[in-house]
Amino acid sequence: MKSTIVYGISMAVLLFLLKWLEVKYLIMDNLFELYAGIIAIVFMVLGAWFMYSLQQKKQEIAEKKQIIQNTEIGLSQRELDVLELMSQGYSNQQIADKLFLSIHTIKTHSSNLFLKLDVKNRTQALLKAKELEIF
Amino acid sequence: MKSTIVYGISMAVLLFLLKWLEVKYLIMDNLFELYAGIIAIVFMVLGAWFMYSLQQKKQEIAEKKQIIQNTEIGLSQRELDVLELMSQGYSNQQIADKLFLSIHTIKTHSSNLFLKLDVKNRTQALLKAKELEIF
DNA sequence: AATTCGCTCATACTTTAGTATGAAATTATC
DNA sequence: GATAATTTCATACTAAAGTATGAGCGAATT
Repeated sequence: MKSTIVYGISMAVLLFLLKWLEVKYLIMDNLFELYAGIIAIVFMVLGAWFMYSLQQKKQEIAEKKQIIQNTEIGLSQRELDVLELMSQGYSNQQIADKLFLSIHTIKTHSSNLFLKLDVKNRTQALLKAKELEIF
Repeated sequence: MKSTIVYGISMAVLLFLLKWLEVKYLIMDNLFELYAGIIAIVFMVLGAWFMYSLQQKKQEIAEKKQIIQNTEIGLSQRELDVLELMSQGYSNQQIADKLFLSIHTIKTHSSNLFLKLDVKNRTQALLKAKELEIF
C-alpha cells in the first residue's frame, strides 16, 4: 500500500525533474552536473528510505506472529500478567505486591501457566516466552 | 575507513558518468532520460548500501561492548559454565549431573556469580547475562 | 437455570533455591 | 617458593518456589 504510493511519488518527481530539464538544458547546458547531482541525492535518500521501510515491515510481521502465538497457547490475561513480571525477574511476592494479589494467587497462576507452556519452572517459562516471542 | 573508500568510489563513479555524458549527449540528446535513470538507480542502491553498512557498524560496536563487559565482571570459568546451563533452564541438580559435580558446588558457584552480577536469583542472573550479552 | 471459565484465596505439603561458613586441594601468579 | 585465586565439597540453615486440592465469586455461554 504505502510502498506503491512512495513509488508513484518518486516516479512523479523523476518525470517532473526530466521535464524541467528538457525545458532548461538548452539554455544552461553547463548546469547538467547540478541536475545529475540533485537526482543522485534524491534517489540516494529514496534508497535509504526504502531500506528503512523494509525493516519496519519486518518488525510488523514479527509482531503479528507474536499475537497469533499468544492466542494459540491460550494463556489468560492474568497468566500473561504474571508471566510478564516473572520474565522481568520478580519473585512471587513482588508480583503479588505489584498486582495487589495474594502470593497464593500468584502461585496458582504460575502453576497453571507452567502447565500450559509445558515447563517445570519460571526460568524455563521465561525461555519459552522468549522462544514464542510472547513479549 | 570503509565509508571513506565507498565515498571515494561513488564520487569516482559519478564523475565518470558525468564525463561520459558530456561526450555523448551532444550526439544523443534524447537518451538523457536513460542516463538520469541510471544515475537514479545507482544512487538508490548506494543509499541502501549506506543504510546497510551503518547498521553493520552498530552491531560491531555492540559486540565490542559485550567482550569488554564480559572480561570486566570477572566471572571464573566454572561460574560461566554454571551460568550458561542456568540460562538454559536447568536446575541445580541437573547442572551438577551435567558437570559431574555435587549440588553443593553448584550452589557455591551460583551464590558467587549472583554476587558478581549483583542479582538475587537465577532469573535475574539470566536477564543480566542477556543484558550483558555474555552468551 | 445450569454450566463453564477465569480469578481469587486458602491450607498443607514437598521440593528447590539460596546463604553462611568452613575447609581442603589445585592452579595461577608474583 | 610463597601467596592468592579457583575449584571442590560439606553441613546447617532460611527462604522461596512449586504442587495438590478445595472453595467462593462473577461473568459469559448454552
